[in-house]
Amino acid sequence: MFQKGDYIEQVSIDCVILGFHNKQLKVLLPKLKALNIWTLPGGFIRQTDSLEEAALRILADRTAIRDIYLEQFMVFGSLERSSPKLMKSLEEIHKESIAEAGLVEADFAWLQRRFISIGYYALVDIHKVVPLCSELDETCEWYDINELPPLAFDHADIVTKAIEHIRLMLNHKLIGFNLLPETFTMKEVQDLYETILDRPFRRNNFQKMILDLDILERLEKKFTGAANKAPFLYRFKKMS
Amino acid sequence: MFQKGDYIEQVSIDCVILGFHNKQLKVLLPKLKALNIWTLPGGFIRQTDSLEEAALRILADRTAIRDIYLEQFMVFGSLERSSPKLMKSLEEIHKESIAEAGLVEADFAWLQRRFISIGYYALVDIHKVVPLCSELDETCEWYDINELPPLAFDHADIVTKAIEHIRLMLNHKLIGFNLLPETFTMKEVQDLYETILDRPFRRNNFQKMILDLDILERLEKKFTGAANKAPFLYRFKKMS
DNA sequence: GCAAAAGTGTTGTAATTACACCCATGG
DNA sequence: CCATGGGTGTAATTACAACACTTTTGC
Repeated sequence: MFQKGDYIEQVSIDCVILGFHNKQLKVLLPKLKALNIWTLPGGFIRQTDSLEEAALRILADRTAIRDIYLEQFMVFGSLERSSPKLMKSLEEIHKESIAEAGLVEADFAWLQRRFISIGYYALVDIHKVVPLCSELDETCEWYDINELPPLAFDHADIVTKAIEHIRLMLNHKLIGFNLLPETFTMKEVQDLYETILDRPFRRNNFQKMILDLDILERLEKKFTGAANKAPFLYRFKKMS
Repeated sequence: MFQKGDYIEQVSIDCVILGFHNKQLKVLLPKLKALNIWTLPGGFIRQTDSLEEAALRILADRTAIRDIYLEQFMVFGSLERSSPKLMKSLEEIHKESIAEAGLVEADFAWLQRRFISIGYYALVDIHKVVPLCSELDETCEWYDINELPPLAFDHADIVTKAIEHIRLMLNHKLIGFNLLPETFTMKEVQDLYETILDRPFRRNNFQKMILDLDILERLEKKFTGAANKAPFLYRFKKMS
């Protein structure tokens, strides 16, 4: 449990963990126990952790993978964003485990104060992730970006801002490939780009555009068993 | 003076205030009294202020202008960025005014802890700004981006990141015009773009590019007294 | 052989870059 | 009338979008 003093007060980190499957962007969202509310996976910053380390710890707790592509994108700090009411409910629900740990209400007063939240997004290969529940979670699952369940605080805004940021950066930093598996077909890349940018591309022009970037290497063909020509597989070039 | 409790602890805001003059980007930097060190204008976040409000307050204190273009660009939170040593020196230098205010050392212990800093940049018309000193400052002046004096903490990094961010956003959001006066010539715009992007443009092509954006209105000519054709003045279009 | 999906080449158009010329101004 | 800097038009180049055709695969 969180103990005052070990952490920086009134500051949290919220992570928008994104994956890609079935032509759709998915976000990993834990559902709070005994409440019909979902949150972004979040946490606090230890006095001994840098921001990056804190964010990676939060991610490792929920996805059990390392080498995650992670980027800070915005700080959220309006006065209205906090919700002491929800925090109170949470405390109520978990009062047993709180008592077991020998803690009293005063130890949690700080959780009801205003919080500033640093937004990070993580781009992961959805097939590599095994979602993990924390003590506070009832479930932890992937949700389609366009069909989000009810989110606590301003977390829906945070998701929106994360996606806007990614959309803006997509052509600039080649971050998209973090959402794909180790090897992939050109169609998968195209589907990804079409989903994120929300517009169609022509197959041949898209292929030219991507290959001209000179960042992919072509591997053997992939036989899917479908009644059509087998597409090539590609892999991100190792930089030497 | 800063009193514990009124502010969010261990979080600060640092502002990179940028102006443009003489084909060069300038940053407004206060010099600390009795030390050969400069800092970014910074401050803390009141419990009753949103981040934006806090940043605007900090800016108003140094520039005495309102309607400032302001943008959050990054959070700095490594463990090494703080410097209790410098904070200690500062306290030493100002012990008289601290005593006058009836405060004791314990009131300032929190300033020596680790700090996370939220970076904002402000783009201003350098001619409208009258730099103001705070109690802690000896001077507060504009410095060329390429000739920065010694900066405290990681403030030199913060300046670098701010400029990288602006360079990236320049074509995307038309933020550049915030650095120019109310009315300006096309050459001034070109100088600005060339300085920020660090590359030359052809005069006529640049003019076409900018005018095609359909954001400027042409005013009367500007007679400078120079031995050449008088250039047109332009103004940012009022959006209706 | 056919449908489906992938690979590749070729054309046309739009955007960008480069070059050229003319005009106003003060000394 | 000349040097300087500003305005504008047009040609050349390049990048991008659109179209067409060929190949591979399983049934």
